Amino acid sequence: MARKRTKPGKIRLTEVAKLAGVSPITASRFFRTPEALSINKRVRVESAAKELGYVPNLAARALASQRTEVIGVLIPSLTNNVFSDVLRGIYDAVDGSRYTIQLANTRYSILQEEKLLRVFLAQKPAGLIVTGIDQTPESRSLMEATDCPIVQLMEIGNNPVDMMIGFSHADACHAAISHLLDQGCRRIGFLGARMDPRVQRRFLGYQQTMKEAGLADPRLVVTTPLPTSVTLGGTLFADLLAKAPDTDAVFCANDDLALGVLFECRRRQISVPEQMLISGFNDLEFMASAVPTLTSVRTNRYEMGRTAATMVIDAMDGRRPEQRVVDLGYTVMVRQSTLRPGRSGRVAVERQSAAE
Amino acid sequence: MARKRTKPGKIRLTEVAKLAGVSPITASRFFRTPEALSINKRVRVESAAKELGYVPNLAARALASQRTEVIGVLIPSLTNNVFSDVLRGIYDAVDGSRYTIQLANTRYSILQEEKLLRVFLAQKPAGLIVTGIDQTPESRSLMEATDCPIVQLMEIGNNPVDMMIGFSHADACHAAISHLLDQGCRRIGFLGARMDPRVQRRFLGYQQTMKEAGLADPRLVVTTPLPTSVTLGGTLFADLLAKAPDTDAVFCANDDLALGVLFECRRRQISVPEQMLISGFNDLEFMASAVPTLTSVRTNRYEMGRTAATMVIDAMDGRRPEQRVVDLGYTVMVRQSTLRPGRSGRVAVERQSAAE
DNA sequence: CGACCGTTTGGTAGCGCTGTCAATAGTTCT
DNA sequence: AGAACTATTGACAGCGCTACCAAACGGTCG
Repeated sequence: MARKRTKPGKIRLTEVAKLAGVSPITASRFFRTPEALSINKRVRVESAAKELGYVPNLAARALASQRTEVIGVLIPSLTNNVFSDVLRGIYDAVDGSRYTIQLANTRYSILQEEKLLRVFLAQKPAGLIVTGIDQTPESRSLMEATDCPIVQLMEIGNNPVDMMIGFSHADACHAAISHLLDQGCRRIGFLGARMDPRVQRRFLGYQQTMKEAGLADPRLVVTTPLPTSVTLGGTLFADLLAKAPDTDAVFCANDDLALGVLFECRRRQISVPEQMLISGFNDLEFMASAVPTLTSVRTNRYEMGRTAATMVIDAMDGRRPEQRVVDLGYTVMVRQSTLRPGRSGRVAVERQSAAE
Repeated sequence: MARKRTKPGKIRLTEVAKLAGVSPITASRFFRTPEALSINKRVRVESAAKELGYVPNLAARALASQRTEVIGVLIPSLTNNVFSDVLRGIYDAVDGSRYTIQLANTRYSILQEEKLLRVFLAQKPAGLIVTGIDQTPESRSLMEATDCPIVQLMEIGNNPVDMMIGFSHADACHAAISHLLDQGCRRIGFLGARMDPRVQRRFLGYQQTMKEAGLADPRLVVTTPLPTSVTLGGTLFADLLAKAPDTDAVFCANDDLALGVLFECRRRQISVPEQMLISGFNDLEFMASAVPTLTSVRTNRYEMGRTAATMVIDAMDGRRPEQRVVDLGYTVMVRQSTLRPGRSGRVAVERQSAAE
């Protein structure tokens, strides 16, 4: 006796096909390769589907076709503004396409990342977006063994697993420090929190620039593995002043820290930029609004997410990009906080772009 | 002739069962209701699965069982800090469980929300988390017709679709305004951006409190449908001062606006709190770090997300909560920006909790 | 006019797993 | 000891869709 597992009211592809007067497989094709149908049938299936309010069963599709339409996204943090901008770009790009995002949070742990990667790959994602270039060797092998398109995000480097989009953190930081040097600063401090790979590369950019200028001094560097915050910016700055009271400028590895430094200066009656220059990194919205306005390095986060998702989707549809590594560049947004009064400051924006 | 669609190396449940010396269905049960197996078989299946590196095929499971292990989450914004905190709570709660998050962004549109809801429901999610209580009537019907657990987030009200967790925005705002009145303020401005339902309820709380005090004045209210930003806070504050130059305090519907007001005060040499009191809403991290420190209303966003996800998971596992509506309350964090010098300010935190 | 070829359509047989129900083994009770 | 249960296990038949192959169709060309 036939079991009744199927609810009678349920609309399956068969029902649509019946109403349209075609075979189920033809109806199926309408949803995947409509251009393969004659106009006649195409219209018939379309109206039948609409009339019945048909919605494809994704699980059945995935099972039958042995693939999903899911793009896995691995990011280190859900809270950090940087990633929420990237995410927004990704979701915007995917919106309207037939693909779906599966998001997971690595919490800045490459072991956690590897674990999540295994989970994702087991479900045969259509594509993958991962953050950074510092995966575990196992993660790397897993990704290389996979045939779905993969984009590495936030950085650039010379051996992408597949595709890559980002910018050089070291170069961006170099540009910011050079600007401070141009302003006549000699004792430029570095403040960094969390010290994830990207912050570390910014630090390398700082260190190299200072070394080249003959100004490197370990007392000028204050970092912590703690997650970033505005409050922490104030604390780190206090530490910096304790170690190097003659500091004349601070480069903060992100904008939260910079805001914290600004507040701490105010608390200590240190005038900015007269006595202390401040630069941040990322150019969050508030930097342009602070008093004084705060210099920062603008990165194209939304664009990065959007382009990454577009690259993945294009690759899945067989349109491989001409260049596998996309450098989105950065822009040093020079503002009041790093313009020494009396100096001939280039108030204009200093642009550093992909092509260099 | 049998077609070869299955790759030879692939590990299916059948392979695991064979190695363990049990039937496939028994192996299947191991992954769903291990307690139903005898210790003997449980161990055999477990080691067989591990040896083969078996990973269940979720699509097949979903198709066969007619349900998924996906929790759909609908939030209005990916950028807003408020939601990233909530999201983090949700992801943390789901982490380790067998459930998966499917996230979608309504962009503050209830029509978009309805559309996404249809997509989600068509895939038979195990549970649903939606933002707010202002769905379209169609959305409401769709949700009521569904039998999966649903949590409405960010607000409380008296007719939940299913479950609800949040706090009263009007009450929270009332508490903040009352505090300003206590400080002797009479011309308290209201600044609001985006004006989504939650901000509107905060506005109602403001309006009612002012009316009760006999201090309501439309000139004290400046709102805009534009998305919020620090810069916008400055702009709205400028508008407010133009309309009501005698304003002695500002309540900002969120903290970004409050920070913008602080900067604008600095720009205009208005001293805080001597000449102007400022209160924000949400209590983002930077509020406690600003100079002067800024008063705000703390809401338990992370907890909200975490508890919402836990409630959904518990309900799916058959553990319905004793109370369907959970009020997480709020706390007015009184700081320097709203303490009139010379006034006997209650510097301590004023707590308003669920039980009231 | 029939061979030939590209386009469109349909039939068949699963994809890998689980719901349902029946069967078997193991206990307890009268 | 046999009945009456309960705890385990297994057989079977799909879930709704699509890959693969074959057939039908329509037109071209020598």
